[in-house]
Amino acid sequence: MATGRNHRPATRSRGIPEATVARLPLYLRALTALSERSVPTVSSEELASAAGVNSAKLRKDFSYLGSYGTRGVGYDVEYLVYQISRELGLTQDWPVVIVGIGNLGAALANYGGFASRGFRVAALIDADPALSGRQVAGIEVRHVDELESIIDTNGVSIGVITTPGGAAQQVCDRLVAAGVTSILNFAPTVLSVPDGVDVRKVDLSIELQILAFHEQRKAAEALAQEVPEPLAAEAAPAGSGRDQGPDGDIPAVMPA
Amino acid sequence: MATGRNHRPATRSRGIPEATVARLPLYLRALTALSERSVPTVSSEELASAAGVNSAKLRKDFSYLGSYGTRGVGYDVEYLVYQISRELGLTQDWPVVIVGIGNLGAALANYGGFASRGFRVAALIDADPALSGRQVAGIEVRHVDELESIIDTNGVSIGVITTPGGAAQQVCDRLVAAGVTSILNFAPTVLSVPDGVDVRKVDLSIELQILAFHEQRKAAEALAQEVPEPLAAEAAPAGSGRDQGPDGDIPAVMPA
DNA sequence: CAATCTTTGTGCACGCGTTCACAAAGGCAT
DNA sequence: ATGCCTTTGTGAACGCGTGCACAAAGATTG
Repeated sequence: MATGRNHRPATRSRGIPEATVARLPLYLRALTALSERSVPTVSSEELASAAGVNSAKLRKDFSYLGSYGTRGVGYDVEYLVYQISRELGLTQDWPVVIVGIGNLGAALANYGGFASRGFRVAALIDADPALSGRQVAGIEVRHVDELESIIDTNGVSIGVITTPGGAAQQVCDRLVAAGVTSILNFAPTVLSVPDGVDVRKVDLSIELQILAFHEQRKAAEALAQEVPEPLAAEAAPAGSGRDQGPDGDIPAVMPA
Repeated sequence: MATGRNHRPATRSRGIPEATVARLPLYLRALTALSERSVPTVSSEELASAAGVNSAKLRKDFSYLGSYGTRGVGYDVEYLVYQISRELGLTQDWPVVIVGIGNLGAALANYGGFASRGFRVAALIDADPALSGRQVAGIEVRHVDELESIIDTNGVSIGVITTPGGAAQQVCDRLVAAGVTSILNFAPTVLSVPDGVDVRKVDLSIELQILAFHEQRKAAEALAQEVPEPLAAEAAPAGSGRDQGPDGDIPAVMPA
């Protein structure tokens, strides 16, 4: 089963590492803020701090784009904004469709950050006939039957899936068949797509679970701080009864 | 400036690599589906395919948790569900607050995946007095003035920020001061937090920009396929006029 | 013009994450 | 009990990403 190009083994797209690509939007945001304040130039140190990264990393990232800085001075803000925008493909118009106009779909439709960067919501699509014709964020909701024609007419290559998990793969298949080659998936499902199609996943539940893991670990550490661990971990306090793990959790039943 | 524990230099929390932790929720989801279908055991190959990862990777991931499989048979589904849940800290209750009840905040409040895994929305908080007292997803919206008391009363350690970018850092500071040590940030801002506080960022705009980058590259590749590149890249077709880059974009003004 | 100072661009080393490939382990049939 | 077959668990190699530290480059000052 091909899971598409998500998490590709770091294929350097035109020599630019994936990790760098992921940071470019961050730099762009910081630079845009500087641009609005009419700041002419910025040093790697300043910009890195604004973007929340290491300055050496930032310089290395920029070095993949070319030598756009001036030693002893820094980077020209306007010029860099343009170069990064161009590299990311934001100088052109990207029509996108949002499929699944529930709470989340509506939230995204209303999200201002969309339009500001070359992304245009070409259509909102939902399977519920009751929604068809309704306006959301000033855009009419169309029925999913029209999906293929909408994509074809508008030349859409990016699709956003905000349907329930059960419908996601089906919607995905239709999007891909209709010509979409990049998908942003908010549904809690592993999408299977043919080669050449990019999928990026945004999963609230997973993020929370990762936070919970670290939260639990922090709590355990804080506890260990109060009651310093007896050096011999294996030598349990005599007569403590049950053999319990370092988490203070009773061992579960073993598999049959 | 401390940007907290986000992107920590791979501090192996109790020996479990960060990359593995990020995949555990994926395995857990696949396993839960199997459990609901009453499947007793599963091989690493099957489970890996369901989770969309390599089977070797899955086995190595599980090896960090312990030897929970049976050679020649596979893994006991129920047992593994329990072990991963416990490892992720999902066997306990995690009260969370959502700050910023706009479209996105409301969408998250309505999201079912929350409650199913030990996460409980303790409160919805917004700065708009007009919203106070309103019900969203069956939960009353409280004014941001009450933030500290809500966190204290409910023992909240996880906060979700869905405010506009401008308010995010301020909200973050108050959350942290009140005792929150894990933050899920949906606002398009780089949050600055003290050491010991975890921040995870979900940024729609960034995801779209990354997709646009790859989309642009795919388009460029498709073009190169049609018109195979003349071997000497520097030797432009004579009389082609403007010196234009490989992206078909006119070069911008150089910095002064 | 020369000296100094600032800041970029990058060579290098190190560590994490991924993948291969296989030995060890357990079930199962005979 | 013995041998075969399946699947796990992991040692080892490799590649990407990160960060240090410094040389090169340009501005600036005297």
